[in-house]
Amino acid sequence: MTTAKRKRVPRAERERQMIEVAERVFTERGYGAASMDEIAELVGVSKPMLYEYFHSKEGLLLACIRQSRAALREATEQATVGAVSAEDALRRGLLAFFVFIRERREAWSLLRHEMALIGTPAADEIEQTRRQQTDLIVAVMSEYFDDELRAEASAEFVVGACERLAIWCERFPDVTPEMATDYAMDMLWSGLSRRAR
Amino acid sequence: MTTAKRKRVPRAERERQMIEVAERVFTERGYGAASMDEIAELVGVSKPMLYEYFHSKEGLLLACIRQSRAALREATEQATVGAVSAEDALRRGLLAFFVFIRERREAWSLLRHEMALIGTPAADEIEQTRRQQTDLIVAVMSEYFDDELRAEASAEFVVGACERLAIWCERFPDVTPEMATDYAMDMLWSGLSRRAR
DNA sequence: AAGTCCATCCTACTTCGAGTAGGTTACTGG
DNA sequence: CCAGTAACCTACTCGAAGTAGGATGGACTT
Repeated sequence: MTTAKRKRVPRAERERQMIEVAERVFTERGYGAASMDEIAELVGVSKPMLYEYFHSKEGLLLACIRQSRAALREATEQATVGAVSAEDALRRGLLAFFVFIRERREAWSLLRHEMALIGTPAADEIEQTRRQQTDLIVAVMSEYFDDELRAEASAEFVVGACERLAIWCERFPDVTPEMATDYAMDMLWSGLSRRAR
Repeated sequence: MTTAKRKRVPRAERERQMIEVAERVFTERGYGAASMDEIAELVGVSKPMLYEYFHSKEGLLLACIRQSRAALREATEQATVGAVSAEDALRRGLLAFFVFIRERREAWSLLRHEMALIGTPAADEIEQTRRQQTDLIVAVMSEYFDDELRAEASAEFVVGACERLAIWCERFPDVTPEMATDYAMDMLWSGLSRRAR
């Protein structure tokens, strides 16, 4: 698969291989059921190497999550570059998000696992990676809010809402990213007042 | 503590004791770091009893989660009984939710752990317990939506948004349940359009 | 009052996986 | 060709999930 014979490989590349395999295994088996032995074997390396490079199972998951978050952030940020207004930026960002979770299944599945680290030493790190996402939204939201605290709260609100909506979408393959964006944008922009009888 | 000497106790009550202790231990240590041995010891019983009654560690967590979800559902449902409109019901439900997570720390902390079961056989059960929450919201939302799918999506949207907002609130003890409700209700009801320049 | 039956409960394992100690070999630069 | 180091390994320990198989309190019968 990888290369024919077990050869020596520089650290940077091994790390990439390890993360790639780990991402797959964590996604397939779930964090708890995944074993470091299995990951090591699939990489074609012995277990202590994993510990050498990531010091713990949590550390390995964290590395995977970091990468996936970075990819997500990259995708959503790129999407907003040509936006003509805050509303437009929001819509584009949402669409990019829903496209991402549809196309990059493993990455998204991994991000859903981050809650498995609650209560562990890695929890702070996780919050840090989430910040990447909320900061992006805060930047857009501050267009609408003078109150700093309220802007932050609203950003969390949006992120949580969309994550949950994304999970819901997985049960309905017919719901396109465009539809999801529409649902979300309609709620965020117009609110419920417009629908009141 | 419980009663002086290790006496025989009927199953129903033992289960209650076990869940009570487990809730505390899972919350304090986190799911992964909690040990069945420790829980058994704190209950004052041997480990096989836990397995007799809950068959696995996951099963025990699931039982705890079910109970906490039931309490949350009860609290939010009760809150909406005297509502004069859907808008009012929504606001009351939100307030009850934010009060709940402030007052019943362990229960809420436990619910945050449910993601730890993603990818395990218990995942379906978990989705089931979430339904209790979303169904309640769907009932309120259907006031606003003709489209059934959209109503469900919006309910998920609301639940996700509020859960995330609740997690955020934990970092700011000064943010009262009333403020959180206001933040959420403002977004949900008025939307962002009202704030556009 | 003694015997039967079962729900409650226990001790003493097995198994499996996270994490580690300590050594070995390939490549790299002089 | 000889360091020296970066990549790598075998062979463990240790702790926690889960189990086998048996013991015992006590309720109910006769």
